Amino acid sequence: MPADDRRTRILDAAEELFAEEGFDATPTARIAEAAGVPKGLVFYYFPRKIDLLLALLQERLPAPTSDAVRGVVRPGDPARSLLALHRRLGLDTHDSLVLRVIIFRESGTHPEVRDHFRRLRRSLVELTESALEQAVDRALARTLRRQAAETFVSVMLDHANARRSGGPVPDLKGAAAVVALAVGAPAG
Amino acid sequence: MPADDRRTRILDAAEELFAEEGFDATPTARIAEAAGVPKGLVFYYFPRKIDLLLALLQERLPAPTSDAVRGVVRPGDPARSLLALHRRLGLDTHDSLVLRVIIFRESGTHPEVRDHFRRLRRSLVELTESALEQAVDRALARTLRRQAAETFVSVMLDHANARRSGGPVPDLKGAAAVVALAVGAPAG
Amino acid sequence: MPADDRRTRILDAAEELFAEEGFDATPTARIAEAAGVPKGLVFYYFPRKIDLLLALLQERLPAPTSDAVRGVVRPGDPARSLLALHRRLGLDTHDSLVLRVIIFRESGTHPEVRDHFRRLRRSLVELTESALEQAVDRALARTLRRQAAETFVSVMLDHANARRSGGPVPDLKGAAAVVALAVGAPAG
Amino acid sequence: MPADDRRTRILDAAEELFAEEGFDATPTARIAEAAGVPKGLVFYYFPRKIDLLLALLQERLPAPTSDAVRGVVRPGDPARSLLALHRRLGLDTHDSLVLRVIIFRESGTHPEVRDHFRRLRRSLVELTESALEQAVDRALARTLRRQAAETFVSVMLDHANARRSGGPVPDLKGAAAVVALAVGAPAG
DNA sequence: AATGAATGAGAATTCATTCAT
DNA sequence: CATGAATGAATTCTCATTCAT
Repeated sequence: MPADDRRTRILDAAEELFAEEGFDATPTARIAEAAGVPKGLVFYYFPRKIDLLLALLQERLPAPTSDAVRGVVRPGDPARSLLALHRRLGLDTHDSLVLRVIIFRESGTHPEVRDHFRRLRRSLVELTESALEQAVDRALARTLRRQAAETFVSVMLDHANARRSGGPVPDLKGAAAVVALAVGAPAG
Repeated sequence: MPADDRRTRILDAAEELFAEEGFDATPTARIAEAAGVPKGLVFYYFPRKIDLLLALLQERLPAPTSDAVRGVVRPGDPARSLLALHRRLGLDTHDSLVLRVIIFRESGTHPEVRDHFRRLRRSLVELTESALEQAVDRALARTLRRQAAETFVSVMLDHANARRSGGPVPDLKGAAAVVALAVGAPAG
Repeated sequence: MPADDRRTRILDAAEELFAEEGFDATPTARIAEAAGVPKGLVFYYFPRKIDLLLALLQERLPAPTSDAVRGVVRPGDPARSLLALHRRLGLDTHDSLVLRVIIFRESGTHPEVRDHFRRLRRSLVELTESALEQAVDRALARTLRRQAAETFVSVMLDHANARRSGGPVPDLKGAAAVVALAVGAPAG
Repeated sequence: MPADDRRTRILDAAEELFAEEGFDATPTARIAEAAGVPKGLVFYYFPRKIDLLLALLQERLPAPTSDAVRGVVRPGDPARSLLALHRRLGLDTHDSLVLRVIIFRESGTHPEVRDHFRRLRRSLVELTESALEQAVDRALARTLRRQAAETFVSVMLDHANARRSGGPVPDLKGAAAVVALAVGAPAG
């Protein structure tokens, strides 16, 4: 097995388990077991446990770029545009989801993670603002745009967090409709 | 020192530390230390560590009742009404805040906590719906009302979570304005 | 409730639990609970845990006296006589059984108990010898008498121990028959 | 030091201490100390304390096979045959002794141990029956054979238990003589 | 005389991390 | 490079025993 493969599988396992059980509650031994690699290898690649989490954030949580907005916006239909953005951001695909959940949960306890989380939130807001800007035909007050974007970002994060816990997830579509109405468009 | 006092102080310390560090990352020994009681006393009152968390939820997280809506609604001003509701719910006071944060974060890993969290979310949505209903003059479509309420609840929870981590908190006022606009009222 | 009654109930509970779970594995708190008395009362009557065991031995394990032989011997029928002695000794009634089991098991670890156990064994052998003496018509060699008695005592103790563990118990009747044959009588 | 050695030494220490003090009364820390290994190593090899006991039973308490009878029987001399069987079974050597004592004592509280104990008793009875069969010249009634065997097994177990406690041990020779007489042979 | 709250000395067990090979 | 045996600090939890009231 190529060395790179094994490193990847360790990260895969860590991502899964951290999202499932939490960082603190996941022993490195279980990560090795789930990855099918010897226990020593985990510490060979990631000398400290926290390095696993940091590697996940650095390698798998690229700050979304403005590219993300391109092609998702439907002028005149902010609701659909927001939902398309959400899809494009990968916030609803599994891989990305768990990562977001991780930083959502661990951001309170691990400083490095908190910084990542802040960066993520900020860029999410910017992207959402940008999407709204392009989707709404008429002029949109800067303040309202920001408020609408922040509102939708809160819902997206809440949505990501709720999904994993198995409970009922917030109605993302509904939130998109609400935000669309607020910025003066029909709910879609 | 009265016995009741010491039990209370243990719960106080647990609440603080769980919110600060997380449930798993908080040793019972530190709780005892923070409460100024011997280690054994923690287990005298709470035989298992999880019982501390459960006691916090049961004794300090009363499901908000419909009373909470009374007196906070300003007819014709849903934005202010939502903010007033938020204040009334104590979601911005310290004590309540940390509790909500605890269950927010731990709800993924501990089943009993997850149930509490679901109940809390459900009743928050109901209260918010009720507040909106009363605050909006004209007829409000059932679906929109629900969507608007869910959106605001997501923001409230995200807000509570963000506050503790020390970072910038989502703009609650802005979200209230957005929701108000969506239900056809001026942003306030 | 009379004080004496409560002390008795503590001993009852201890006897039961020690036999069931073993001395070390029985917390004093469970004894109090089983006896329906406050935890403090156990230590009021029995300052140390070991005092419970000692009290049981001193008060409820009277060394069997030679009276025990009287009336149980059937001249010419040693097998029946041995079984009758066993019954008379109360080794097959519950109360006495558990006590014997306790000292059987704990005699290895607690010196005071070991002495009790030795005394018990010795007097059992003497009584059995005496019973054999009277039950066998013809002269019985001193050595054989002692050997036969010791053999039967081993079986009685093994029997008491096996009974509690729920498994198949040794055939006491069979052992009586064997011993009877050895001392020259028909098996009965 | 080879890894195997250290595992073995842990088991040695456990065997000794369990027999000496009892399972419950022996802290794993003392086992580690007696074995001269760090505390963590005990749990590396035996994740739970009970695994130590189980490993002892599985690895060091082989069910005696019918081979044990071969060569020990002296036709026409059941008494000597029984004593030879006892020696052959290793019931009088130290290593085996303590193991038997352990399961004798702990069989009441630990289900897995109880099963081992039952199996041991059963095979002991079978072997003893077999030895008697071959040692007695004339025909031996099936019932008497079983009774005689069970009687001797009770004595063997009682003997093993008594030896450790330091007190006077039952007279094994005498029991062999008694059993031999019962099956119609001279006492030897 | 009686009690239940209190305590602290361990107990088993976990686990990140090290390191010889 | 890779690994699995090894380690010990930390953690949860137990419980005999004390003692103020």
